[in-house]
Amino acid sequence: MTVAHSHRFPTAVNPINISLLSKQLLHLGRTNNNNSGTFSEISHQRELLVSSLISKLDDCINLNQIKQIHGHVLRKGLDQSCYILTKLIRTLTKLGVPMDPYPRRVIEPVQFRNPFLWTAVIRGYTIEGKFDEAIAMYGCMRKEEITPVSFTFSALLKACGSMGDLNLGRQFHAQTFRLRGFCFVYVGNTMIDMYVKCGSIVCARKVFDEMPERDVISWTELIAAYARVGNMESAAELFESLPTKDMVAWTAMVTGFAQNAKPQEALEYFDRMEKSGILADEVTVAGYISACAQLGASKYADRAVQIAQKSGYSPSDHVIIGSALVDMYSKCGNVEEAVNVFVSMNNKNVFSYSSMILGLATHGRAQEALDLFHYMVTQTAIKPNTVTFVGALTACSHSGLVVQGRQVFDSMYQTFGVEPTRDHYTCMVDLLGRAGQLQEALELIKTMSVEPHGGVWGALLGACRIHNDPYIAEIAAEHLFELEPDIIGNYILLSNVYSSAGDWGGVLRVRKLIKEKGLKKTPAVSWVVDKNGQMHKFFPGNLNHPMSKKIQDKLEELVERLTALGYQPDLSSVPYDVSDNAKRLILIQHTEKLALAFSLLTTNRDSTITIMKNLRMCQDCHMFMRLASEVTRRVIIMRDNMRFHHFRSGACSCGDFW
DNA sequence: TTAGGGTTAG
Repeated sequence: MTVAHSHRFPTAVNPINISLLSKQLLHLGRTNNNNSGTFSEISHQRELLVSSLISKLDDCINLNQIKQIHGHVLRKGLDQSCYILTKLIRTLTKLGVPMDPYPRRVIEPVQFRNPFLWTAVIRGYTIEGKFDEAIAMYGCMRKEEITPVSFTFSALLKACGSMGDLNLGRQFHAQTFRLRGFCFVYVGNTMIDMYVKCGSIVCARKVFDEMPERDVISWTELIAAYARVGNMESAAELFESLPTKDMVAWTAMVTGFAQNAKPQEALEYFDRMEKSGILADEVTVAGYISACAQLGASKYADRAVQIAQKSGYSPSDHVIIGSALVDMYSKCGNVEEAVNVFVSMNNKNVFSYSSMILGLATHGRAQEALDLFHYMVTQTAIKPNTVTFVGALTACSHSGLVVQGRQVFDSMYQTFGVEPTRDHYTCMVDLLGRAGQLQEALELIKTMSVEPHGGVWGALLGACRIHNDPYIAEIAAEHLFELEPDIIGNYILLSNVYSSAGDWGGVLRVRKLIKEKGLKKTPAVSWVVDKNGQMHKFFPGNLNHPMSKKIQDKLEELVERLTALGYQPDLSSVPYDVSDNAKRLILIQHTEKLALAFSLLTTNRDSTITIMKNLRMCQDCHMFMRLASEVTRRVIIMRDNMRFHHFRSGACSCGDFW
């Protein structure tokens, strides 16, 4: 093949462009016929002027500067040059100037508008979020019989994606193909993105499969789309077949696993990425930290901090890293460190505040959480979002602050325009329910404009268990069993309500129901991590631990010392119809007590004991931990499936309200 | 001109 036939040099020029070009040249000539220079000299001078103005536009940082240049353009008679006006409009878009009225008016006097000028306007409206206007501009452009370029379709497909308008997206897909095909990879990529945003991953995949040429962006878009819908198998399969994996593609996998509650896999992919010699950036590291937060153990937290430091991302300078660390430290039981990170952050956004508020809330520091919330909404320009309100309401519900909770709930929509979702109703039902206002909680559910989900009824049932109300419990359970028929915890809750009321017949009925459904009880487990990073798990009455004998002895000793302080086992915490003595034996084998005894035997006297548990702690264990913190003079941090309890000098951070 | 972003309750 000779050079003349190379695809980079088209053999024929589009006839429309030729006529456009000649008309523009004529126009330039007309505006300069008072000048003595030759036509080519004049156009050369003009070219120089245009290129100098274009580079000036690149440096513009505000609207006034652009308007000055525009004035210059008009004075010099360059107002018909699509080239410079396109650049002008793109600069306005870059600075976030709304298309109406100014940028839009710039193109009106232009006699022969080319596709690039139109596209700049379409793109401007798309980025501004005025999608209907963008589409309307395309209509005007077609009316002038201007043939769109690839870039035009890219802007239009982006608008369809943002609108989520699949039908319109399909139409533009067809038009793109008819007029341009997949002439550039980025057009195909925008098409994939459009289908993904419209919720049709199948169509996105079809585009991907049919593209004659793909790049790493095409792959990553699809991988991230699979991850977003929770299909990590397809994401991983696609990723493995990607020939050259770049940092963004790796990040899509790491964050994908983290978002889909597969933290261990997220860490594995991160390690693989490091081994393949690709450096992480702040987004990758934030994904890694999020995975560590889910694992909830300090050994992962330490590693996450090391990685962030090694990569050069300090929490004080990188909001994403800072916010992720605030969340991670809170979830790993170290709320003090979460506060330290938060305070050190130079830039904070709604993620940072929401994470901190939620962290304080789950650690029982309700007043601080509410103070921070109020500080945020009154002293900063940051707008609270739906998660922020979950945090503020959680703070109230975990501390019984009914009045404040109601205020926050009412202000949500009235003051901040945030519509309460089912999750916020869950918090409110939890708040009222825990405070003993079960009837009010039930009434609140009835006022909901959306259908309540399992969370709402679950909160009510949980409150019924605390306050022993079998009547409302049955109403809640009826709805709950319909919405979440396979979650064993719901049945156990109802069973516990019956057992607290001494209704053993009710207990038997629920047990039969569980058996019929073939559901398996989740075994309780508590765990601690020793100073070598080794995890030790404890199951109920599990005597297989190598230190089992010592643990039992330690517990016996502890019970003796606690009894001297007035400890009486809370037999109502055992939901079985057995003898009192049997109840005592069951209670002393609760997993968190085993974990406590183990920690007392294996840790330094001045270190904090952190215990994690997969289920809710019972009343007896709560009292036990409280008293144990007094006699042993140790700080015990205990995380159950809901929240953190900090036991210190015989008191708990939750104020016994939980 | 196109890709990855951290916080959610019972």
